[in-house]
Amino acid sequence: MERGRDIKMDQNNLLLNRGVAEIIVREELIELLRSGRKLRLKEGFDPSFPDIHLGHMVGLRKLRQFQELGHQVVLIVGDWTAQIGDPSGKSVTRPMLSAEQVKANARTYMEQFFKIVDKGKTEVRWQSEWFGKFTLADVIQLTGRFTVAQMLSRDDFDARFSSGQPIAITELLYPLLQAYDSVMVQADIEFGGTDQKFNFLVGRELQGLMGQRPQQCFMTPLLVGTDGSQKMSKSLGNYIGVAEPPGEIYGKIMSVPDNLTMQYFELLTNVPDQELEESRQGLADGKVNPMLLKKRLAREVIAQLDGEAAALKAEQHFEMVHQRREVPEEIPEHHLPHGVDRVDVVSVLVNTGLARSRSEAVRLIKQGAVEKGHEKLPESARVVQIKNGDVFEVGKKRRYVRIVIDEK
RNA sequence: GGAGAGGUGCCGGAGUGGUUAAUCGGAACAGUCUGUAAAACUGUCGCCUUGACGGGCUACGCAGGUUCGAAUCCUGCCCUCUCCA
Repeated sequence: MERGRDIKMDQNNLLLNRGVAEIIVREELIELLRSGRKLRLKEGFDPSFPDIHLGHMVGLRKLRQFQELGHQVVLIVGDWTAQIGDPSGKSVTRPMLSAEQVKANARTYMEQFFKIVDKGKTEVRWQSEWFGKFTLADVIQLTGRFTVAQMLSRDDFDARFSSGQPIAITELLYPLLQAYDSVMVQADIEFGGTDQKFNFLVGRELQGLMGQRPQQCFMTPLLVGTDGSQKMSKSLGNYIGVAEPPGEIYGKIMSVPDNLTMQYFELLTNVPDQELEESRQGLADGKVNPMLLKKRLAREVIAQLDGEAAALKAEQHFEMVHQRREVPEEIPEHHLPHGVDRVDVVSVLVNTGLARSRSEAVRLIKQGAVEKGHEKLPESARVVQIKNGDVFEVGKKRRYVRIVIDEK
């Protein structure tokens, strides 16, 4: 009995404290969880941007954790708003998409989404189900429930309003639409990043006005990107996508700045708090090699996305190529005609794609980045002796090509 | 309808007649170092060509023009943004 309670407390800590930025209203949420009812967890997504990266993973893992307690995810595809986009066409963040694009993007998104979230416990709803038959009267009725002052309570709007920056009327509408989604699916909890707070609160408000129990707002923190300073996002190019090949993810995690390691552990893995504390301590007094920690981090992340086997394979590849500097078995081959015994390195690099242009190839050689069989080529090297099976190696990222001289 | 600002290399952003392939920052790439593809430090960062020095070509929204010479001046066009009404 005692033991049972401990497990429960651990679970609650993982669920409600770790990887959580803010919960509104915390007490109500705990109450809901205690009720034993199967809760409806709303997560919306904009099919304009179908790619999921580790930053999104923080929130999706949270959904997964709730699912494991038996709750139901309701994924809302924002197909209707995506097809409207920003009618003025001025906002890059709201492009107007065709029905086909939306469908294709939604498919891509879900493929990635279900790498983390349990598909069996997810209900997918398309926004156009209800907005498709909305009339102007419906819109007016909906907007009639809110005031401009309410809208201006959002920091973003307020700042722009008081500094004279334009705010499109449509922008004021989006929170209302999102709130209406909550009503239509009878959400108990809505999940998202902290930037969604205002919209979530509007959802609460609207549900209350329409006779529903107001949803809880569950906000997850933003993950810092691979640059170590800004939030992870595709447009900043500092992201690691969940759909990338495991080997790629492994490498990218290894090259994340050391000081991000523990934060990633906390937000992207289930490694218990106590172990994390020990690792932190170890890092602080130099007893733990950060490289080893990152290797574990990479394994833990990939295991969630692609399974243990893929994680191990990625690790082996990394150890072989980067740590032991061995030539991997499967590398591209470059065929040369029979009888050739010398070759122009620049041409080889360009023809095999190891350099994008001749200038770049020359640069690489000058910088000492090109090796033939672990022997660095001198910077003036152009034409070199070659025999069947020789391997060229370029750069610290270790790209290879094997020369194969054809039989007669 | 009126007024103004601006469009530069992957991104941000200097540069207002020559010595500018274009300061600087970021990204990226490479080298050194290393316990990692971390950090730090150094370097490279349009294309082609030369053993090398160098040479050639293309480039600052688009099209013309002025000039020995233009990203920089003029004309027209396209586009973006802001303010006033």
